[in-house]
Amino acid sequence: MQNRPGRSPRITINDVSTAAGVSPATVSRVLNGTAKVDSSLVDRVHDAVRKLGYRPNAAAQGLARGEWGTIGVLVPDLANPYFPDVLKAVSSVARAHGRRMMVMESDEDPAVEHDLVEDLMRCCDGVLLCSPRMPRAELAELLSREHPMVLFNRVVPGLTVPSISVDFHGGMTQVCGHLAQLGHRRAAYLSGPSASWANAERIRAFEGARAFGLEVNVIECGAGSQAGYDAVGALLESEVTAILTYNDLVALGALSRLNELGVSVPAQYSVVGFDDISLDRVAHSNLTTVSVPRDELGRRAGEILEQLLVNGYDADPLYLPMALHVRDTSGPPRR
Amino acid sequence: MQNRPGRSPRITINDVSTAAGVSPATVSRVLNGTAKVDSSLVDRVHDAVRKLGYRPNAAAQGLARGEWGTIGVLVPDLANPYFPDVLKAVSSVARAHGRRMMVMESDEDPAVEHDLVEDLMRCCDGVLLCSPRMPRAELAELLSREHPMVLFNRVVPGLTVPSISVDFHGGMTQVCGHLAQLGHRRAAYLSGPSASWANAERIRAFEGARAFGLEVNVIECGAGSQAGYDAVGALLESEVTAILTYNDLVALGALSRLNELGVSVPAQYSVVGFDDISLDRVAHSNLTTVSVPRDELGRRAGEILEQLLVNGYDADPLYLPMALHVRDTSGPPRR
DNA sequence: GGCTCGTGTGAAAGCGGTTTCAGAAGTGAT
DNA sequence: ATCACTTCTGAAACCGCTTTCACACGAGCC
Repeated sequence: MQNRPGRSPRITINDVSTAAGVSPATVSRVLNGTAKVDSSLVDRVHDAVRKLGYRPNAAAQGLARGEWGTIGVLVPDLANPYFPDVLKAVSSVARAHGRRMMVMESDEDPAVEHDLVEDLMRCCDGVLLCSPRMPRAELAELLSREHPMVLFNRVVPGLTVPSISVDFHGGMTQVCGHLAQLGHRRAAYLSGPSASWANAERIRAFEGARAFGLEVNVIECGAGSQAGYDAVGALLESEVTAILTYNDLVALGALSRLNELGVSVPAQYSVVGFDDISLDRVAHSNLTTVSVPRDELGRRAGEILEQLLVNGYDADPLYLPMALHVRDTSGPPRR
Repeated sequence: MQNRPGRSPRITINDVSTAAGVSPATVSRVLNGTAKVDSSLVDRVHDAVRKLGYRPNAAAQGLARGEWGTIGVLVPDLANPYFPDVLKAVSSVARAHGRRMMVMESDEDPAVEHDLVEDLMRCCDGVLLCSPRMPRAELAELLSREHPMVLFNRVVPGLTVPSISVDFHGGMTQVCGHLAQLGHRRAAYLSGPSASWANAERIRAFEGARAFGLEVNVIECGAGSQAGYDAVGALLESEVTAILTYNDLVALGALSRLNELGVSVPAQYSVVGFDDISLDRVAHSNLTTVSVPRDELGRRAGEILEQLLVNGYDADPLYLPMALHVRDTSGPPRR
């Protein structure tokens, strides 16, 4: 942008204004349509703009307008198949409102998360914080900055902040209901990251499941297919008849291991995924699972943020429902 | 950022300077370490910064420095599993050099692509253009803007622009060699989008494959697993013994259909993927395929862009090699 | 024909930083 | 004690755009 050596000098609004024989103010008015301008001048400005190939400098605009025209999104892991769909929707909403999308990734590290958010606040009108890992106190501190911010997949009791989440609790409740109805009485849950709110929400559903007559014991596992693969062996000595999982990846890993061990599904064990990461369209695994409306989630999140920027937004945390998909990996318990 | 109603006023460098009893210039010097400042002043500045919670305004810095501290990435489709890994690597490199990453998505639409690039050029130091779909002339026009830009997965003969791609031609050549060596003589290729450079590169390999004694006929198909599923039926009447694909998704779709039809793989047909979208870790499909080094690709792309921004970069298009992974879906041809 | 009023335009003051430039101290040599 | 030279600091210009404010001009009215 600066006249770096060998680079053509930037064309500014002043170049345009002299070329068109008008003041910079008029150029600005024409380009932004903020005031009526004589049509002959309008033409001259447009001609000059075209001839010079002028593009307004976004930083200068941001500075003068007090708005960046940008929203920031922080995700824990870009490579997590969960987020692209969300980002896609958020980006699309943002663009519909004339804003760009800045993306940062914390690499699941709560420590860097804080810095990244601060950085985003320096260059974005609003921030969408996806599944933040940081401790509640830090989060509260960031929220106190009065910078527009929306929380995604984390609800912090006591903090009033716009937030949108998936009703993981409801989703897991559906899973439990489905299994209970099939006749299962004892199940195991291959648990995800223990610090995670999303995991806690799933586990919370098991209390209610007792009412269905289903007892679920929680087993430390992890979030990837390898974790599922590794965890499943230990279960086979127990008397559980169904395996619940933190997400589809874990379930696929578990299925793969069961398959290797010659254990048939769902005859001997039912396996149910949790659709953080829908892969059925490619994996053709026909996994029974519950699905997250990822695009709607992203869209709504984007809209809430936009509304927050324009009018202010003040509503209770929004929970989007999950949908149960019964396919081939769940069935009645073995005798 | 502006004093919007109900929002706390922004803290500027002037607030800090008065609080610390120094000039704004000194605050700037302390914060950027651009000049030596008396240590007592340094402390006072830091205290004031901390007490006030000051954060420099990125737009103002960008304007004054003539650099945004941001790179832009344009991808055709965020939800395409190809890109998250790339974005992840690019973002990581960018951050290592103190830059943020702005992401835009063209939704595979060449028309909007042009506008988005222009927008990116207005707010980013450099732009990484992933698999641009736009016609050559438009691309040339954008490149003539002398704005730092790197091309990803598209090589435009005659245009000198830093670019990095995957050696699709070499990858497909490996596939052909592998099949020829197994004894295959006739194969079909389920072709991807016909306008795509990446697809053309794959097809180009089939000429060389004749030298191995392998004849490949190209069949219009598409890029998704559904396309593969749909396309495979028509092949079974032909005398081909191997099915090559545009990508793994197509291959998985084809496998799924073959499985339904009771056709055994690789006994009756060999199926080979093309690893745009590695899913083996989750799908456990054991597909023979060639892999793209996505993270290295992203990393190198980021580094090239960075180098371009700092020193200028002038090198021939870089092609990263693919690697053949022989697994369970390829074998000798049926008799 | 003079006066008010409404309209379109330009000059200039920001927006919040960085950087140049010149001046004030402080240092060492003569 | 004076002078030349560094070093550090602050004032002010500047980055490129928006927006306020004041002014000039023409229309409409009495």
